[in-house]
Amino acid sequence: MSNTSIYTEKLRESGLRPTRQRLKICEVLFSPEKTFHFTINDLTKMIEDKMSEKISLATVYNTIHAFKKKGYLKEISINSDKSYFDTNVTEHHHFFDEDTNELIDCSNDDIDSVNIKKNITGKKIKSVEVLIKVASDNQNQN
Amino acid sequence: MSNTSIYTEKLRESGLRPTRQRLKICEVLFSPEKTFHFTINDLTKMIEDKMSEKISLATVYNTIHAFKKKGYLKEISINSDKSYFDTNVTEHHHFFDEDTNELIDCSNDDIDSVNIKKNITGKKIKSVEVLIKVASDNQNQN
DNA sequence: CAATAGTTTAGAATTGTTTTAATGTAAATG
DNA sequence: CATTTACATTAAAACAATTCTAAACTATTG
Ligand SMILES: [Mn+2]
Ligand SMILES: [Mn+2]
Ligand SMILES: [Zn+2]
Ligand SMILES: [Zn+2]
Repeated sequence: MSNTSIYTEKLRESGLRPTRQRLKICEVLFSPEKTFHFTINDLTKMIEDKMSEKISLATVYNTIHAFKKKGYLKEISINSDKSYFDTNVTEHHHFFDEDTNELIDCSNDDIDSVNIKKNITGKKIKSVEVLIKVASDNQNQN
Repeated sequence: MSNTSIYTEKLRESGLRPTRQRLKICEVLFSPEKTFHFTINDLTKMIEDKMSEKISLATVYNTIHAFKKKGYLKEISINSDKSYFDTNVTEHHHFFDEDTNELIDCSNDDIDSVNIKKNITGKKIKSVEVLIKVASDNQNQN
């Protein structure tokens, strides 16, 4: 059950020492078999509720940013209210459920690969991601 | 040059009376031949600089939200710092230039239409939009 | 002309995020 | 091991975008 050495390695790679608080963050982020999406608030709640570890917001932000910079996390922008992060760091597409505000990975089998015919001159394509907004059938979509 | 009746109509359709301030907003948004992308800050500056009309931020926000709700404007989320709005309300794709932070419409000729093979059960697809992040060739992309 | 409904505004409040500065802890040095 | 130095945690302050409030203003209606 203890992946501590893996977490320690990830922290070191991100330029951070493996402290108690940071290892708790790693446990929440990297121990589930499935990848998931979260907000900073979600994550802080998980650490304080499930792990009964008091943690400062500043520490959460610092650690998440270091992981993002290193590529262990991705940031997804859906709306301007708050930032969503993704433990699935591969290039992939998303469904966004407007009823529940839920972000769901779109398997590569569910979508044909996107073909860009013309790019901006002098620029290199860094990523191509599709966002599919969905809602229940009978719903006004403002 | 005066499209005032068109603006008045748009405002009425959005549930707003055509006041001086709101007509200035319309002039900036809907008189250019080309559609464009803007932030609330951009828009406020344009109104105060180019139109020499003092306007309250609250009025700008209110009016923009009413237009968005009615479908006369679209909101585009690129990052969580601030909201971008788009006077092009058709479903379309974007290039985002990470060097300049510029948002550029992707013509439908430049991209093959995206084919979703499997959708979330019980949900209807409201929009499918592609975001292509680009940057100059020699550039670190954290 | 009232009375009423809607509008503008400055500023306050709120929210998500970042920064600060003090205190705490671990690693390195000798 | 004692000391020094580097890094970490934290609460609270600062900040920036956005929303809300409440008072003054304007237009519309009866
Ligand atoms: Mn929003
Ligand atoms: Mn913000
Ligand atoms: Zn994802
Ligand atoms: Zn656009």
